[in-house]
Formats: sequence, structure tokens, C-alpha cells
Amino acid sequence: MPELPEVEVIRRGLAPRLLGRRFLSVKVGKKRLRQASSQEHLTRWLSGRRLERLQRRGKYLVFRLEGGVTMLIHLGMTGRLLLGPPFRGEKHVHLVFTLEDGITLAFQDVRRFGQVLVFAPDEPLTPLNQVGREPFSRRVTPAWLGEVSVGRTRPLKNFLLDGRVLAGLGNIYACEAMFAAGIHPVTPVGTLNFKEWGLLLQEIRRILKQAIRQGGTTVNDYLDSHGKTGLFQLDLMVYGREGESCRRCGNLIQRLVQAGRSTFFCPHCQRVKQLSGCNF
DNA sequence: ATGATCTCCTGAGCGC
DNA sequence: TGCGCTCAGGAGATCA
Repeated sequence: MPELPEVEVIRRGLAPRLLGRRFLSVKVGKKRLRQASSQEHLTRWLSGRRLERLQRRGKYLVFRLEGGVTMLIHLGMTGRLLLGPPFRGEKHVHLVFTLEDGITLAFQDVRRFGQVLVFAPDEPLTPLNQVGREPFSRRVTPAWLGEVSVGRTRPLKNFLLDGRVLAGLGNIYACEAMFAAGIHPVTPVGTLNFKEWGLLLQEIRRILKQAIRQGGTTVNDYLDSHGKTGLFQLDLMVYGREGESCRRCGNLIQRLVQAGRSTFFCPHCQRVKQLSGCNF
């Protein structure tokens, strides 16, 4: 389940191999992805164009090509972008890009939640309109988090999973950040004070950086662009650890369901916030 | 306007 | 061994 760190690791793995090279052709499989441009559209706008920049926006990879053409790739739940030709008979390969110098890039996605969309020059990149601020952006501050949460009652966990506010966090890193900050996942966001937002933001950034350094988190499916697993799963404090001992206090990690997703937390390290009159 | 729920998809894991 | 069930979750759609 690629979240911000996994997408960033993939971006860094792909960039040295793809930048400056031209796309020659693309082959699209029969099964439909959640959202994908047609073979004709991809061929028309990619063929012969050099990749100028490879960026990340939230969980999207943004391929900037010559002449203002842009390709967006979202890996969904189980998407992979693998360098090198796919093995014969490899399952769930839905697109194969061929570039100069014999380089191939395969998009593999078991659950087909992914997106591969190409945009003509000056065509608006509509999927990015919904993407919130980058966690490492200077525009994300404790004060801003407080502002967008004032008067809101939704639980902190749901807030962190809302990509329209803060981009790139998924279930794993949301759980880990709340644990690290010692804040209970059901806490209504409107009750968090400046200090708590500051601590949470600090922990979000620390954990995302650490996960990038470790090559991401592999729980079931994730592989980087070279087919390697990440290592951050070894550092997980709560995610996927229901019934196991808290690595900080020894109490049992609990699970609850929020917004249809599992939330893992330590009931001792993450206390339910006592309501106080003044938040700031 | 806000927040919760549903939908898409397939394979792994489990009980019987 | 095989069948049916549940679960995993990002993001857009839909509902109260």
C-alpha cells in the first residue's frame, strides 16, 4: 500500500534511469484500471517525448515530458512500477512502457485501483486539484492545522487520512504518527491545541523521513522500482500489532475501525484527551 | 457544509 | 480439497 514514502522511494529509484530519455512506445493490456488513458491517447502524447522531470505530488507520480505533456500515475493499493521487462507470464501487468536505450517500465497492479493518465499541454491536471498540502511544505504549520480544524468534530484519524487536507498519509503512517505524538485516534480535531499540532506535525515529518530512508514499508505488496521490499515495517510501533505488547509501555495494542479502516493504537500511550476550555 | 458510508478490485487467510 | 466468508484501503461518489 504505497503511501508518501513508498511513492517517493519509487520516484528516486526511477529518476536516474528515466530522466532525459524518450518514451518510444506503450502497450496497454486488456483489463481496465480504475482510471487510465487509452492506448491511442498514451501513444499519441508519449511517443518520441523526452522525460524532463519526475515529481511527486501526494501519492501521485508526475511525469513531465517535453512540450508540456504530463503523465500522472497513482499506484492505488497494489500498484508497482518495475524497471526492466516483465517476466513471461507475469500476472497483472497492465502497461509496459518502452524507452530509449532498451529501458522498459512495467505497471503491475493486482487490484487495479491504480491510475495512469496522460494530459495534453495546457490540459488541467484535474486529479491534482483534490490533493492537499505536502507534509514537508513550509505552508504546513501547527497554526494552519489548527485553523483548518477549528470547530471540527471529526476524529483525528479521519482528518489525517483526508488527502484533501494533508497529502500522502495513509493508514500506516497516520497510525504511527498518532502513536508517536501520544494522541488518541478518536480525539476530535477541533480540540487539539497548538502544542499538540506542533508535536504531531514534528512526528509526521520524522516518521515519513525515516520511512523514506528505510526504503518504505512492505506489509503485503509493496516493492520499489527495482523489485525490492522496504524495511520500515520493522520499525512499526502499532500498525498491524493488535494484541501484541506496546514497544514503549508493554500494554496490549488495540484495534478499532474508523472510516472503514483499521486503526491501531496503544490505550496507555495515547490517552483520550480531556476537554479543556481554551485550546490556543 | 460536514462527516460518515459505500464502491471499486483480487488474493490471502481462515473455519468448516 | 474446496467452498464461502472476511479483510486489506485510496479516493471519488453518495447519503444523512
